[in-house]
Amino acid sequence: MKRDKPKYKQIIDAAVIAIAENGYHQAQISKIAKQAGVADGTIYLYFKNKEDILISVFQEKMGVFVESLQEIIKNGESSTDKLSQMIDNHFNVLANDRHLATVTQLELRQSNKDLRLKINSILKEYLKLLDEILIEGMFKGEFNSTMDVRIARQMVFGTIDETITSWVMNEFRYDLIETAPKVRHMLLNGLKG
Amino acid sequence: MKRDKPKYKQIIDAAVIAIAENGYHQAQISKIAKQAGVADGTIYLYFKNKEDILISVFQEKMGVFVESLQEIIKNGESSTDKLSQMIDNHFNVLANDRHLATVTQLELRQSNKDLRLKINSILKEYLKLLDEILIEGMFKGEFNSTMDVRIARQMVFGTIDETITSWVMNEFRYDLIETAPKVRHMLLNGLKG
Amino acid sequence: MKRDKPKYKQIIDAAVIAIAENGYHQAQISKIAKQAGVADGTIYLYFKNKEDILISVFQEKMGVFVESLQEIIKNGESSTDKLSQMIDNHFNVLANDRHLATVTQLELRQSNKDLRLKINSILKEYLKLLDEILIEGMFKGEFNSTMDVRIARQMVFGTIDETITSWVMNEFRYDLIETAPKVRHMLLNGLKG
Amino acid sequence: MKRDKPKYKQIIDAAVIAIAENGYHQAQISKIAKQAGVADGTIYLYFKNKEDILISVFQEKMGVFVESLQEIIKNGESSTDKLSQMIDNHFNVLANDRHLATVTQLELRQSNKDLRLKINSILKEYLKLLDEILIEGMFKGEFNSTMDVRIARQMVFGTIDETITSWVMNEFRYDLIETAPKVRHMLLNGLKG
DNA sequence: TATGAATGAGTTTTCATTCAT
DNA sequence: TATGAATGAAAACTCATTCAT
Repeated sequence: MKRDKPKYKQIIDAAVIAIAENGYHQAQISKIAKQAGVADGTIYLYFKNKEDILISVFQEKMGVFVESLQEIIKNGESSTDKLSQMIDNHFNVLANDRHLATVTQLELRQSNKDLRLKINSILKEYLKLLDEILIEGMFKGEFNSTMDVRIARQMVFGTIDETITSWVMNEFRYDLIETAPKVRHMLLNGLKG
Repeated sequence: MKRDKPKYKQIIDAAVIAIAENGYHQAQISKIAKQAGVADGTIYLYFKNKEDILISVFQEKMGVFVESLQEIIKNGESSTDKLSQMIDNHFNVLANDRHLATVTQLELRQSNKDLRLKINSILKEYLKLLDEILIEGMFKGEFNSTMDVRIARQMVFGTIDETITSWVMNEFRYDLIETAPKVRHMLLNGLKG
Repeated sequence: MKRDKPKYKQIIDAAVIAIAENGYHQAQISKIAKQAGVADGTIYLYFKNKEDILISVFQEKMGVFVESLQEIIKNGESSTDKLSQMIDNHFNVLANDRHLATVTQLELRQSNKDLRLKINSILKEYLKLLDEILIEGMFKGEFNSTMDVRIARQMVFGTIDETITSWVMNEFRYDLIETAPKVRHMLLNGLKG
Repeated sequence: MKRDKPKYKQIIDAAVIAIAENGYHQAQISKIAKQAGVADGTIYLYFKNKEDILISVFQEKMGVFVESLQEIIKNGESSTDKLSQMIDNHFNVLANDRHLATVTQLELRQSNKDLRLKINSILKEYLKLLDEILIEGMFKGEFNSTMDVRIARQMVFGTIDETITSWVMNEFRYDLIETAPKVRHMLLNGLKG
């Protein structure tokens, strides 16, 4: 399996750095290869084309979020607790990897519609887990049982996304982690009403 | 003033259509010129370069939102009412112009970081008005007076943005306007808590 | 019409020279453009892509053969006379343009199967005229009236083609024109038998 | 001697199949190696480079023609008989190996001028035997004793070559063997005149 | 002998912008 | 003002060949 070989991850990580430092359109294959310490052609032994690298970046990194969230769902106490943990986790991961935050919040969005649709379908898995939490909470009476789940999900994800994007656009000038409890508090109010 | 001449608006509108129909990267100057019914070179009598067109598109169209919002602030009764009207207005305008919705929610985000930063600074005016409503509401006791305004703003804007983007990505398959009251309800709960 | 503009023919002629002097695979667009005295991009205002240039080269140049042959058919006396003139004309044109001879006999045959099929369909027009002469001659009793036209055509064309290709491969070391009467004589014998 | 080892012929045969099935430019070393059941690197233990494989393909396969022709010359009765047998043999071999026919008549001609010159020098041995037959025939009075041998040879070979190439280009749609007697008849007429 | 992972040179095409008319 | 022909820079990808094992 290609994705188990060391060079696979090596190239993925190089891509994140190259994109974060040079911008999406300036992250040429040659720059990614140089950053990874391999020849240009080597990239194509592990990835079909440039788009394949970008999708894989998203897939690999998103995988971390999905796995954490599955863990949280398994071990969390109440729905409220699970949602809180999810928010905290999302903030924590990106607060601790600014390269990755730049890539997911800013750079990867410059990709064309086609690539963005693929990225979105990867995102869906994460959002489905979020839906699970919301539905469970409605059922248990922790959240407003009459709310529209899709809109609730869009509020939760939209708020998290906008918060983090602003932080990146403001060049990490403030402490992202500190804002997490406030975001959590506000969202939970929205869901409970 | 260039922007009062008929061809200025003509080119702006042509750009929105060209981008919506062809996608950001396939909306070449020649296509915009053709759509506008002018020669390629003529574009450069009204705009410095391609980026200038895109910024102007955003500026002109955003202007409509800002003006409506100023009107709403002037005439709205309570802060709650103003916020509700703002949300409804935002949804209404884009629900009624799918070309514009496609361009602002999907296509223009493919622009490079530089352009997106400029677009963001245009957006600031709109967000400042939103902040006004929020602060007034906190002061009047309609919203939670201890909340962090920045985060509140990010929740309101992030939720609206995510909601509309999803609608565009789902190819307008459902009625956007119908979701407005639910979004409004949920956000107000978040702000009141 | 693009092919009436001076630059169209200018580029075609530049392509013949560039290919003859550098070889098919070494005749890059940049070399053709330089030879034509235009910018690389200008090529694409007149031709869809590189293959389009090569097809057009063949089409334009083959056109000369077809026109001459039509003239010969119109004015020639007997079928024997027409065939003789056709052979002489074919030899004369290429003997007087060694660049062209190199391109048609050697270089253009390096093109891929796809391009060669297109070239062949252009050639068909010429071969159809040759068939006309042969059929007329069979009818009039000048040629063997029981022969297989396809094979007769293949003999005539195959012999001419092989003769000229050998001359090119031998780097024009002997006088091609001098061989024409001998070729003519031998072919007519074959057809008469 | 390398060419006596089993893998040598194995690779040659694999090359013919790979080229016939994929086309000249799509027959990469890796495909030939795969077809031969060896690793890419192994190819280079038997051949200097890719060109060397192609030359060897032609050499080995042409060898069959040369040997048959030598046999024919040794055992044939008259010159006319020898020439007839040569034509029949040439048609028979290729009619019975369509892969080989595709490779020699179409694909190998896409090679660059350099390689084609080398291929031509291999062909010379075959053409020299053909010359022998022609000269003997002229001497014996079976063929026109005043004809130019080079042109006669070019007629014979050009006709055969064109006939077979057309058959391949027409995707083997008709029976090649059936045309042999007609070709033979027509050529002999040409030579006798 | 045999392997196959790694290398890196090389070219077509697009399109924003200019400028002579 | 308006035109549109001409410009030329810039980047992804392929594949023959090598060499450590």
